[in-house]
Order: sequence, then structure tokens, then C-alpha cells
Amino acid sequence: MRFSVTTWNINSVRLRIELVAKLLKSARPDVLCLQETKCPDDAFPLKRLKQLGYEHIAINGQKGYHGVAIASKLPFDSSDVRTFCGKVDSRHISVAFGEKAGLGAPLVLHNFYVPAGGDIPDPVANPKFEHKLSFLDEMRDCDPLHPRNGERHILVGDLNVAPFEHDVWSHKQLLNVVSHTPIECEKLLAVRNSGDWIDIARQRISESEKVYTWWSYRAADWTVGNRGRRLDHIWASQALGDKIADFKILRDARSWERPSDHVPVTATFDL
DNA sequence: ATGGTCGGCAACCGA
Repeated sequence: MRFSVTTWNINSVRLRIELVAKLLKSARPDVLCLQETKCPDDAFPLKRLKQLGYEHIAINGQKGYHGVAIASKLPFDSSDVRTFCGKVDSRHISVAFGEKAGLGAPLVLHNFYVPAGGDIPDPVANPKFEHKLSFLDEMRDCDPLHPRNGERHILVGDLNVAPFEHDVWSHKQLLNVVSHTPIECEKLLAVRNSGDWIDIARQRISESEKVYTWWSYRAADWTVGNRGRRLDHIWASQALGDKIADFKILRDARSWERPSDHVPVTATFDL
């Protein structure tokens, strides 16, 4: 049985619902995980997604900022929301697929939107950076993110960290830029190692090859110099390690009309 | 070396 998951920081789901439709009509993933929906739950475009065949939807939104959602063709048994750092920010939602989904054994899917962390890479001078580091520490210590004994877990999202040298266009020039500072990279890797996760992109693509999922809006032409970063991630627990069938970054989406600055990332499993 | 652009929501904040 094929099972595919797409993650996409949409940067306003209401503004870009037709881009979401375009993606869902062409890629047809089984599940779509969105971040930065910027949409209160009572204004979420449920109808349009249901029309597109994604009838099972879990949302965790708030007004103006953040917000995450999971839209699925397959029914899930339950959904859950976690908070981090004692804030009410909508930065996490998870769903559990059980018998109803027809995927065999249970499968848990976590969708995260990690804080961007502001501009100054100093936790003393910049509370937003401190928040980001604390958020990563809490993820590391979060028991539900530690799959064990052959449990099938997938973790996706905009993790706002590009951990490896070739996850950014210039390792040297970005060493002191939030998203690629050594302390963040270490902390993200600590999250990954706390749960024995596989970073699917780097399982599939050599560590020496440049891989990006985000290109800044602050460039007249985002293609000039290809100054991207790999901020969006899909991780799988060890139990899924030999089931990974495909991995795709839809770079084209950065050229769509009024695009998000992030592009969709999809992993396909042969369960 | 610096500033560059978005979206939400109604003056800036967050990214």
C-alpha cells in the first residue's frame, strides 16, 4: 500500500487556497500537512479541501499568526495538539491512523511549526531566539516524539533550521544567521537523535548535494544565485526506514503566482 | 555593507 505525505508552509491558507487546490489536484498526496495557516479555526477553508477529496481534517489555528493543519484522504482515529514553552501558539498538531485508515499497524503523524527565532542569534539579546532554542529542547524531551519498539511515526514540518552545510546556499555566510547557527543545528540534531529518526531528504540525497525548500521573498528574482535553505523536513521512525519509496521537493511551486516562500515536500512510503 | 518582501490586519509584528 502506497502512503504519501506532503508538508508545506503555506503562509496564509486563505490567501493561497487555490495553490493548495493546484497541488492536491496534481500531486494527490494521501495527507497534506500545512504550517503558517494564519487562520482562526472558524475561518478555515474546510469546504474547499473536502471538495478536493480531503474529508478528514484536523486544525490548530489562531488569529493572525502561526497555525497548523492536517488534511487527509484517509480517516484518522484521533488528533492531538501540544503546546511548548508555556505558550498558546498553534505550532503543533498530530493525528493517529488506525484500522479505519487501512494502513495496517498504527501510524502517528506529527506536524510542527518551529519558531523562526528573529534576527539576532543571541538568546540573551533576543527573546525570540531563546524561545526557538527552548522549543527545540522541549521537542527533544517530548516523550511522544520518541518512537520505540518498531512504532511507525512520521514527523514533518517547517522546523526553521537548516542543519547541514549543504542545507544552505553558503555555509560560511550563514553561520551567524538564524536558521543555520551551530547551536540551532546541534539542538535540531538532538531532537532527531532523541527519537532515532531518519531525516528522509538526507537518506535519499547525498550530504554533499545542495537541497533547499525555501527561498526568501527579499530578492527581486529568487532564482538568481539560488540562495535557498532546507527548512522543511520529513522524518520517519526506524520502523519505516526500509519503506521509503520516494521523496520530492516541488521547486516549481516557488514560481507559481503569488507563491509561498516555502515549497511542498513529499515523502512516499510502501507500507 | 546594507536592505531587500511578504501577510495579517489595521500600526506594526512576525517571518
